[in-house]
Amino acid sequence: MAKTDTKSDTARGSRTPRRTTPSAASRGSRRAGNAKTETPYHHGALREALLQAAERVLERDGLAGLTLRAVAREAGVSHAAPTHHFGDLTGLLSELAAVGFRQFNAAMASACDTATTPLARALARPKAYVAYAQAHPGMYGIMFRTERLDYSRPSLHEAAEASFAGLANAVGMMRQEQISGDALTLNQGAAIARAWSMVHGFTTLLLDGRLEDILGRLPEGTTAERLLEAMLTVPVTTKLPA
Amino acid sequence: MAKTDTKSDTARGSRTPRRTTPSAASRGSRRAGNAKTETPYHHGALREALLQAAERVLERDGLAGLTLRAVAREAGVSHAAPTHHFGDLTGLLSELAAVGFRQFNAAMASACDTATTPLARALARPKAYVAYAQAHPGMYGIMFRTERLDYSRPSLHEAAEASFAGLANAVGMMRQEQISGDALTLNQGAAIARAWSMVHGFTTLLLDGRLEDILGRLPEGTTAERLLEAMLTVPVTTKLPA
DNA sequence: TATCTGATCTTTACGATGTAAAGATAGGGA
DNA sequence: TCCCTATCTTTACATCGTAAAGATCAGATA
Repeated sequence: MAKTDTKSDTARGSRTPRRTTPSAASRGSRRAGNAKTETPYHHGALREALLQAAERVLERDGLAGLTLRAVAREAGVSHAAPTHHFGDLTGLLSELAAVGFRQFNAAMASACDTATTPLARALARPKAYVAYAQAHPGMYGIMFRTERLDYSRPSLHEAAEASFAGLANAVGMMRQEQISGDALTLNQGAAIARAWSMVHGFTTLLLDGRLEDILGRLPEGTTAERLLEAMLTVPVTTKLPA
Repeated sequence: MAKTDTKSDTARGSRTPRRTTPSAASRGSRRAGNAKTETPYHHGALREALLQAAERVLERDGLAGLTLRAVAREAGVSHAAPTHHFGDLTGLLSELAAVGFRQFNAAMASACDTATTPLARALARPKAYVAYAQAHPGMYGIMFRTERLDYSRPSLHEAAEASFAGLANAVGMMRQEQISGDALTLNQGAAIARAWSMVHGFTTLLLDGRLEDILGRLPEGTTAERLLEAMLTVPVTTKLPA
């Protein structure tokens, strides 16, 4: 009696094979020679396995399904195992967001490299930004859903900082100025804030489905990417009325 | 024994007076003449009371503290009472978001009215937008945290739609065009998307503390409002490099 | 006027979640 | 060989959302 947890959290030996990456291999233990990989007590690389499991859960069940216990289930360990590696839910989400930022930065960097013409180079970054968010909406959601993130964690702080630096740098190149690290003029700050706000705002609204209304009223078959392009290239016409 | 809920949810008669708005007054019931307002079984205007309680909880404890049970506690009713009026948590959040959108729309409308010069009129709306979000970060968070909202609810759909219409209209006036309801050119769509993305993105980044970095590097004492203004007025200088 | 009905609110119950604390299990140095 | 410590599991508890059944009351009906 007194079974508090009804749903089998651990599922020891009843689920997916677990330990998809034995990797390190230095762990045959005394049970070497035993063909049935019987889920050893010590995982060996649980931390990474949990992060990968978390990413899988996020893509499969969305943000709402991303719980500590769900991740533990997906990795095939007990529900309290993640706590030891990440402290709490905030810890896990923060580390996962760091992973996301690194993927994100890599995607933008590679997009910039493949661009040839100046115009393409200017548009490559924003397009890659939105493309990443569309391809990984869950990840993007975590990265910019600050309320449950701990930016004092070095890995997250660092990865997010790199993302910002890349953006500021790109804006600087666009203006053919050197952006000095520590001081900004109002115009420089405004340019950076504009670029970031525009792309981030567009992405957020797009993922939240708030642009459907606009997209539906545009000429037949206009994609979000096309709208973004127009938004960034078409000159602003502000004839202030008398 | 078998007390599942330990924390006193109801707190009948041990908490704040409850029924801060007897309003309707047509409810003395047979117990009329009883001086001690002993929390009648039927509240009379629970729905509105719950929404106000929710707003209070949101401002006091933030988004994380806004739970069905917390709202019920704040209103001094049983934890299951809100369900009857809103169905589930999504229902309550959606109705609360609708309240927020109405406040939001009213704030923007009044800001536009008080502006005199054309430039001021052009900036009034974005400024009011950001100002509302800064004054009511919790509300803004709910309004644009789509994952837990049900836009099929008429009140929410309507209030949010009005917000969008106001924006589109403002952009149209800026371009001295009539925005026809059902069709948009690419340039018109781009202009609307740009305005909305810029203001929404700026607000989101500001509330998430992601602009602190920029603001700290700007000339001493530059406020977020000033940065917004610069972002919206300073011409875009994009000298594409060869 | 007495009764009935439906809306409103409370009680009780259940599964799920985050988190803390204590126990089990090895890997690696003494 | 033995023990220490990091790693993982068990157990426990408070809280949350939600469903279902019971209590209460206002107003319609007879």
